[in-house]
Amino acid sequence: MTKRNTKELILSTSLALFNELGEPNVTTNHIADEADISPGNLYYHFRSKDDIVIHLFKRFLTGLQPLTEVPENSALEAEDLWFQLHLTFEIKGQFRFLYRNLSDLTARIPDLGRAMRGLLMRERQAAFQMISGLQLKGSLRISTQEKELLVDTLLLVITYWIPFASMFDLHRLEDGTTQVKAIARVLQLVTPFLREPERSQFTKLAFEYLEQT
Amino acid sequence: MTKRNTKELILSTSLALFNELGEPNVTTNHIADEADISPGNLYYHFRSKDDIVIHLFKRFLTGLQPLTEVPENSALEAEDLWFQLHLTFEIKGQFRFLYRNLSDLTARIPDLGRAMRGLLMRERQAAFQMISGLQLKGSLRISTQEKELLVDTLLLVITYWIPFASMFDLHRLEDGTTQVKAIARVLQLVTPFLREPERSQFTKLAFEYLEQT
DNA sequence: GTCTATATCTAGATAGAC
DNA sequence: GTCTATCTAGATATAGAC
Repeated sequence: MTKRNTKELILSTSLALFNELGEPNVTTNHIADEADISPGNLYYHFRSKDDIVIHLFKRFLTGLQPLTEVPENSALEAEDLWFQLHLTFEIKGQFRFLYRNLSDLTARIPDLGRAMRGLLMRERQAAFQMISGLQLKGSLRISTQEKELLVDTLLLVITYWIPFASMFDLHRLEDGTTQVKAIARVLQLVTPFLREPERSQFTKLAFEYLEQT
Repeated sequence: MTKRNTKELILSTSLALFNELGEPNVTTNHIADEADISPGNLYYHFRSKDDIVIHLFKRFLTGLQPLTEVPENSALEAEDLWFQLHLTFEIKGQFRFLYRNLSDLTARIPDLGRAMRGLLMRERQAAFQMISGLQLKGSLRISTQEKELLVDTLLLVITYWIPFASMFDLHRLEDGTTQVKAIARVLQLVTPFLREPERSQFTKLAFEYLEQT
């Protein structure tokens, strides 16, 4: 087995186990065992367990990158927004262990904490710009105070829909049901502030996809 | 030191440390050290670390109990609702370590998982009844579909406002700022579906308290 | 009830042969 | 690059004296 492949194998095995059992409940021996390699070999490729987590996190960020680099002031259409959310939620689902232990991971691994907080701030800004875009276009009416609160609520939902869902149905995260519900939730948060015809558009969109599941 | 007092001391010391550092990062030796007792003594009073967590959780439930036993079909006034939220959020803040490691704790300690899921279901039902009450009174208009989604969003927010807040300002949880923000957030979720005059009432209430901070 | 001392166990990590 | 064998540290938990 070449170096690249083993490293890859360790990462994918770790990701699967972390997602399934939760990162704190997966040992390096467990990973090695599942990947059919020796513990020593694992430590040849990674300096520590945290090192594996960090590599996975970087991969997560990379997967997210093309999505966070959205044209700044473009007022997104409802469909675009839905699609955007769908893509990011998909990736978050793939790396869901990060969100299930957010507090601990960010506290234990300072680099990860900084990076994650950075991501959250970028997401917050993206949400803010989306609202502002709709506002500028005249499709949305909201006070400054309400806007601040709404943006944070959006951030809360797009960050914690994973652990929330996993409290009830751990297995649904693999099919798309949970994602779609979370997306509908996000749209519903914005909808009430919209004017027609956007309001009906958003509402229709949210429940259209919800009903497919 | 009498038995009762030491047990109490262990519990309060554990709670403080868990809240501050996160439950997984606090060892039994650490607790004993902080409480100025020996590790052996700690294990005289509690069979395991999980046992301490369970005791604290029971205490949490007990503190919450008078609040979850709300008269069933009474349509709450805005002020009542605010007060109700304030009391429960206060207690959740006091036991915030439970919410910061929800996924892990519920997975590691099955009893706690069951009990926590039970609490969530009761809270969900309370939210549902609150919405239904307002609906029946004619103050609120919402479709069945939207109602389901809204109730789950409410549940998400009242469950994850603590870890969300602690991602940014770990220290604010001790003063009331974070709670008030979370309450305003909850009110804002319901507001858009309300008719006048309740709508203005709710909005005013949310921002009145928000501005005090 | 409380202490000191210690047992046990396990996870993370390393050494050195191949 | 990979293995086997092993070390180390630290956490939970117990034994037995006081």
